[in-house]
Amino acid sequence: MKKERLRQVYRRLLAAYGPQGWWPLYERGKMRYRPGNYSMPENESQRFEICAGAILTQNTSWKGAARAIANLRRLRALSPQKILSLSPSALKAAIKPAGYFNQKARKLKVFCRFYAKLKGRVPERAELLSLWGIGPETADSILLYAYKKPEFVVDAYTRRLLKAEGSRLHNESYEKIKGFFEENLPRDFRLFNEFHALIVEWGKRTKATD
DNA sequence: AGCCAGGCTACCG
DNA sequence: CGGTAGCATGGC
Repeated sequence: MKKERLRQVYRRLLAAYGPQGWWPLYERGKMRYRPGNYSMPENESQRFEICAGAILTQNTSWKGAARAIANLRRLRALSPQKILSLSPSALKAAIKPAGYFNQKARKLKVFCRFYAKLKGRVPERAELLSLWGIGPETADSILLYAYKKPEFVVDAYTRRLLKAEGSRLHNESYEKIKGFFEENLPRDFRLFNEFHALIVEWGKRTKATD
């Protein structure tokens, strides 16, 4: 696929669905989207919530991850220190709706220990990838949506979209697909934010035909 | 009643 | 390296 074609796909999705307002943050009992506003996160609390959400939504519908976040907020546990202070069973119970609760409870605590040690510093991609439970998509989601870094996020929907567009790239490695998007788009976190969110919206509306 | 959802690790050849 | 079983709940 060529550069101009890729940009066409972006414009087409944006025209079809409009700005998506990612990353949704929990507010007054529900997830709030902010279409066209790329200023989030505006504080550490929101930043951490995005990181936790990125882990909780791994191979799970956002609905389940959102419920898990709501449970954590109800426990006043949506911070690294509070999550670390929860017993394993209490944490697992809270995040149960997100599935894989044994693994995700462990992943969250590993990430919380790391996050606390950052003390506000922006993590390197390689550091995130070295953590147990953080793979390439989660690392890029955290950097893009929590830190506004121009790292393109590749997921199963991205591969499906490439396939639907007739691109042979869909079988390639994560890094190769990521590189293709990053080399053919302006390196702007707002564009990467919107494009990935639009791809997910497209994926949700388009049944897999593999 | 299966199949799928905004993946990752462990382990295999 | 690439390929795949296991992880788990909830919605349709």
